[in-house]
Amino acid sequence: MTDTAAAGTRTATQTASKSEQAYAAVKARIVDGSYSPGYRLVLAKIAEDLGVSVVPVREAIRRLEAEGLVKFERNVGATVSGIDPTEYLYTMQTLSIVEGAATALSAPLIGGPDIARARAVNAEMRACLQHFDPVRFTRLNQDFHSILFEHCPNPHILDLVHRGWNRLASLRSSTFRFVPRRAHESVDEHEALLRLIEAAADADEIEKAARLHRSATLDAYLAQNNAGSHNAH
Amino acid sequence: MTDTAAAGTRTATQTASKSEQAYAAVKARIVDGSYSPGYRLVLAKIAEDLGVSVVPVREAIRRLEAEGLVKFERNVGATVSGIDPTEYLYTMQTLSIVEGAATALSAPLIGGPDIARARAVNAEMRACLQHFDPVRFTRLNQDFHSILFEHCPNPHILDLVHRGWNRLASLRSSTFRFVPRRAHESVDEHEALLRLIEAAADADEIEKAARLHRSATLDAYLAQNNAGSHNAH
DNA sequence: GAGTACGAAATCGTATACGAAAACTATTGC
DNA sequence: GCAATAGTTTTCGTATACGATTTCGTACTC
Repeated sequence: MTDTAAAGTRTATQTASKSEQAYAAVKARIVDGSYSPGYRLVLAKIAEDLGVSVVPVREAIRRLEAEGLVKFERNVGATVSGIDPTEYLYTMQTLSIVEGAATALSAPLIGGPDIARARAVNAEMRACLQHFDPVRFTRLNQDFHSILFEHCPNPHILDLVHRGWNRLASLRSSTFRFVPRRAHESVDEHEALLRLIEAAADADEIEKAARLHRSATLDAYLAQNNAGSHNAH
Repeated sequence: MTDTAAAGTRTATQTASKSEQAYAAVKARIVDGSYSPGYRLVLAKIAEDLGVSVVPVREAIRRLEAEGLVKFERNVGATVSGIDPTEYLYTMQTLSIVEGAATALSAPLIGGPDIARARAVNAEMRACLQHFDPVRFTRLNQDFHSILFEHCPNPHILDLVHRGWNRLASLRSSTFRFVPRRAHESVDEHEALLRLIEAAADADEIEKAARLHRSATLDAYLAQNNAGSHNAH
């Protein structure tokens, strides 16, 4: 029902198979948090909700399983995956790696207009911090990074980044809490990142900066939730 | 990840669902090259071959699509993906990134016995070069890297590496050609990588070495096929 | 009162069937 | 000879149906 992404909705609806429809619908509900981690996905129920039969729903769920958004167990059913903090750690770590790479690959292709757009978004983010609007902040954050990725020439990496974002979104709805102090730093890091890109810095340098940006958020999360197992990097 | 635990292994094998069976079978055929890129996957035919109905086959193929091994088109059908050299480039580039990360994350956990095992494998690889055995060489190469990854604490990254290997295997069967000179260098790089790990080098250094190792193979491939579009890194 | 066994309900897994879309082929007109 | 079109065949997409498996509740025994 709640089509968050307005992209191509009209055309898509026309051509969308029921299986696509089910896939998109369930995915959207997971990402936006309607189905939170651990939620039991009953085929028949979803099928009825969507007005289709179970076969396409089942197919959709298996696809989501392959993307890591749901966990599937034989003869038992599917649940939305990723309840524990460990999952969050793994997802963030993976995302920091692919996102760093995507940003580095994309950087040489970013033009002046993109930079300007990114700056505008970042300015809005800063504004959000003042009137405390975490929801909008998160959305803008995604926009900001999307601008940095969108020129990435390697579609596979781009795909991995998007999957990471989706996983993150699904986890975030239940485990993530907004950390204003970290958010301030985040906005500053965005600015630094843009300067690096503008200066046509070394790809390694850009990658490292992008990766650290993400890792820092992970660290902030771990510190806040004082999770004991902080091994990596 | 893999259910290595003896508990339930027998039962699991016994109860493998048809969908699971179809998934494994088709995947295996793609990876081993029986179905080469571009091959048309007709649901009914595969279903008949496997002695099951089309529903589980369809499900399996959709899962493989989500993994990137097949390309699916509405009302047309599925084909094994990845025909062109560009695809090879993207796959290798992605793999170099996730594999580099996996190796770096795994390195601190690698012990003496692992190093010894890896050295033994590498020695065998060197031997393969003398009596020119590309097939065995490729297999050993996979074994070598597997030893480096197997301690990677982040299952998501490990999963991405495995997917990359699978994609690579499916592409390789049609596009890859064995390059002895590069193979010699590869074996030397393995040795250097082991020394870095033994010396407990900086994670960044290990990651960079592992990534370059993979990138060099990509470069050799591109040089050999003198593909014009050599943009990245 | 606790634990076990049995039965009912819920849910999954897949075969079959049929409608719909695309691909292929043959025919007709120019 | 070529192109466009109509008809045929192939193949996909999904609803329905039913057997298999798990789960949950209840009654029975110790």
